[in-house]
Amino acid sequence: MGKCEQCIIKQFNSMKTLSKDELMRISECKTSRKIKKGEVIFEEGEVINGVYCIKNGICKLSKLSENGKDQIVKMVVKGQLLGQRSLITDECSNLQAVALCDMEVCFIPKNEIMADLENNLKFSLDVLKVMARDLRESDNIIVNMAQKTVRKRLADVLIYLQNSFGVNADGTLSVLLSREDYANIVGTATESAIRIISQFKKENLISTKGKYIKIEDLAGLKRVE
Amino acid sequence: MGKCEQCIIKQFNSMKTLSKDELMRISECKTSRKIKKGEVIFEEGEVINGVYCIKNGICKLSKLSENGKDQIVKMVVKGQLLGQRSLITDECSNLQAVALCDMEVCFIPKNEIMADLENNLKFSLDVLKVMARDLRESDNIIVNMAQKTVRKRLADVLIYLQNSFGVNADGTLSVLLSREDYANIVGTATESAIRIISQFKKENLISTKGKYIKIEDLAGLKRVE
DNA sequence: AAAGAAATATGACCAAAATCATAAATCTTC
DNA sequence: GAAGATTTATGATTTTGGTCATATTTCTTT
Repeated sequence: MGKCEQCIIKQFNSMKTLSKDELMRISECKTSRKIKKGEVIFEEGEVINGVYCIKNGICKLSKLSENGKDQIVKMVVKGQLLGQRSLITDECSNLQAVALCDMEVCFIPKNEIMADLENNLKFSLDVLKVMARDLRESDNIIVNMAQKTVRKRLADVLIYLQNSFGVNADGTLSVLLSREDYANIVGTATESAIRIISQFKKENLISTKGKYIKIEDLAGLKRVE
Repeated sequence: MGKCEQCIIKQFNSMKTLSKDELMRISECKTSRKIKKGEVIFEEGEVINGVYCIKNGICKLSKLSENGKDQIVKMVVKGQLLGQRSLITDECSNLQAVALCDMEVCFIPKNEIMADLENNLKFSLDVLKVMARDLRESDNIIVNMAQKTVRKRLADVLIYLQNSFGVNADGTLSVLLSREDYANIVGTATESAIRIISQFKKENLISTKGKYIKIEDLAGLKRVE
């Protein structure tokens, strides 16, 4: 099992602010875990006794609504931490986390990470910064949900996925989502998401190979109202 | 002008974790300000060089959407701090703040509050906790926006206002909002908000006296789908 | 108190999106 | 590789909510 103090992943999250000693201590008690695509990392309402540091892969965070639909609130990717929010407020998880592809994560027990939070000011300030940025992002999503059409939101999601998570060798989006996932990000019925994706295809804004989607006309997608 | 170290308001926000010395230092450089109902406290995109501590009153935080509508994202009330998020990420404000009634606020310059954040671990941890709770709340709003009908969201808002901000002597909601404000919280057209409020009245779920709204049948409002 | 402005209310109509139904394609599993 | 399950696709219909138009009421200002 790798050592935290030598792990490059920490560069991408708040753990970069920890000292070598702190990292060595964490390294001693962390556990590595492989997660298969589709596997639940934690459930909504579950007590998460620590945080996950994502070494590889990507997962979705979602919440079940009263109408039985799962709303995807955020995607968390390689390099980021998962579960800090619940840790900080000392509550059970508000969201469910599901792997969107095979993943490798390290689990750091609550006590260890809390010790650093409560002793290392640099660390807690960095976590605070990440959380403040997440909050701005969430506020922006609220505005989009409330004020934009489904068509516009779906166009935005495609652009976001390309910008944030990149493309494969053939230009298709590297994050592979089902049509239902798209619907659950945008907050619409699966049929509506499928329909709009079909429209985008007819308008030559995108092309599809099975589940894979490739943006063909980024400027055009941006122009969608 | 009052002294921070003697001010009772600090009990309700992260400033309760500051020492007497820290409070005295802040007290020296803070400025008090009265704000009239409807007045803009800060604009979206404005550089806010500090935080506001709300001594009295309530304000709305909103963001202008591309379609020209203002989406209300959050209400901030007496006892809470305003503007920490932008301070922490060192960005201009993402939201506009407008007073919903006459207010009294204290403005604490950025340098002062940052000094405490960077020196007092208790303080930064408390700010972190507040931010984590705000983030959970924002995630929940996203789910509601995406999955619930306008009617249901409006019912929820009325219940939320009663629970969070209380009622006047006659039982009307103490926060006085225009129909447009209701529309901008729920994310709908003003006419739609007015229409649904009229329906609620016909169904005896609420009663109105001019702008004032009184919940008559809380259980019934909760049952709205 | 009257005039004008702004907010609230309501009707008519239209557009967006949900639901229901069914077909076609793709993926699993034996 | 066939059978069944799941996912994607598309049509028909209904519902929700937005837009435009126009009263009516309430609030300001003189």
